[in-house]
Amino acid sequence: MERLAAYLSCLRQMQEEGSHTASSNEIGRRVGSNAAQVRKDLSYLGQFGRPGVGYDLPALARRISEVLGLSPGHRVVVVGIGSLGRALSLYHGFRREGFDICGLFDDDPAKQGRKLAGLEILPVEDLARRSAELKAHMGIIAVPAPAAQSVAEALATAGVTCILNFAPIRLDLPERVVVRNVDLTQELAMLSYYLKSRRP
Amino acid sequence: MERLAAYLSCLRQMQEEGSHTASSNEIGRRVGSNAAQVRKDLSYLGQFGRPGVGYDLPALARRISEVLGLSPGHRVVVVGIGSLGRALSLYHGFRREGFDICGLFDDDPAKQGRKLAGLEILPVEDLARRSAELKAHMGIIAVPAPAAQSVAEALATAGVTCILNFAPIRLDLPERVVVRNVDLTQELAMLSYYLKSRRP
DNA sequence: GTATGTGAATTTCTTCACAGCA
DNA sequence: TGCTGTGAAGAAATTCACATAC
Repeated sequence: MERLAAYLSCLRQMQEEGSHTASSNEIGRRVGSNAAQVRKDLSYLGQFGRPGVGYDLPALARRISEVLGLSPGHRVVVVGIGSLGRALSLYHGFRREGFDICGLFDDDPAKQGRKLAGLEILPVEDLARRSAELKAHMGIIAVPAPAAQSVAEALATAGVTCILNFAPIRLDLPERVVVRNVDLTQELAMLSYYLKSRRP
Repeated sequence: MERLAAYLSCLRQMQEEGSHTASSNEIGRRVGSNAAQVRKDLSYLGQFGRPGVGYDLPALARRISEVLGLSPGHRVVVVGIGSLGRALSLYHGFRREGFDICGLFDDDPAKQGRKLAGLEILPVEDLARRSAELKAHMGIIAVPAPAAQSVAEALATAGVTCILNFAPIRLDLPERVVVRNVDLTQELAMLSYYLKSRRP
C-alpha cells in the first residue's frame, strides 16, 4: 500500500515525459523495486496491463488515485504557523493533488489576523469550533511537541479523522482518528545509520 | 530498524518524565506496537533489560544512539532555501540530535549572501566545491523537482553519501549514496486512503 | 508476581517461474 | 519475442509461549 503513492507519482512523471504505456520492469526500475513486485501490487487493482505492451498510464493513474481516495476537495487545516507550518501552507504539491488547505491556526497573537496563502491566520483557541465550521477532514500539526496533544484533541473534537503530525511525539487519540507521523529528526537518524555502515 | 529511532525518542520522553526504567509493555504501548515486538527488537542490541524490572533507560538510549551512529558532528548542508529549506535550516531538533548544519545553498542571487541561522546562503553553483570544503557527509535537498537531480549529483561529487530528499522525484545516483525520500504529498495521499476507508 | 530473552509457530511479504496473451 | 497475471516457493517479519531471572 505504501508503494501505491510512489507508483502514482512515477506514472505521472512518465506521462509528462510523453509515454502512454509502461512495463512493470520500467516502473520497478524507477521506483527502486522490481518487476515482480510491481506486477503483484498492480494486479490487486484490477487488470490494467496488456501482455506484450505494458500498463496503460492514464487508466492506471486514475485507478490508483481512486484507490487512494485522491478525489479533489479534501479539506485540510494547518495548525502552527512557524517556519514549517508556513512552508506546508505554501506548498503547491498539496493543491495539485486536490488537497484544499482551508484554515490556518496559531497561538501567537502577533500572527493572528495576518494572511498567508490567501487565508487569515486564526487563533488556536478557536480551533475546534472553526475547523468544524470549515468541515475539515484532515489536519496538519506543526506546533512544538508540548502543544501537539491538545491540538490533536481539538482537531478530533472538530471531527477531523486524519492527522499528519510533524511534532516529534506520539499522539494519544481515539481509534477512529488516523495519525501519520513525520519526524524529521528520525529521518536523519536513519540516514546516519547508513552513514555509519558505509564507513567501516 | 525503522523502529529504533522511534524507540529512542520514546525513551527520551520517558526520561524527561522522570522514569529510569521501562517495561517492554510500556514502550510498546507508547510507540503503537506490542511488547513482544519491542523485546525482540531490543534483544538484538544486547541485554539491557532485567526481568521483573524492565529496561534501563539511559543505557538503552545510549546503545540505540550508538547503533544509529548518532554521535554529534554529522555535517549537513541544506540546498534550496525556499520556505521548506528555511524551516529545515531553522529546525532545532537537528542540532539537538547532534546534526551540524554547516552550509546553505540557493540558486536565487537575491538570497545569496543573506544570513540564516548564522550561516551565509551560498550560490548553488559552488555546491560541489564548497560542500567538499565543508566536509559535509549529508545533504538535504529542498529544491523544486526539476533541479533536484543535478543538485544530488553535485552533492555526490562533493563526497556526500547520505541525502534526505524532499523533492517529489526519484534521484538516480551511484549506489554508494543512500537516499531517503520524504514526499509530503505521498504522506497526505496515504492519509486520504484511510479517510476513504473510514467513511464507508 | 512481574518482566525479559528467545526458539518455535505463524503470518505476511517478496520473489520465482511459467502459462497465456499480443 | 515481450510482457502480464498468478499460483507456488521462499524469505522475512511478527507473534506466541515459556523457561528463566528479579
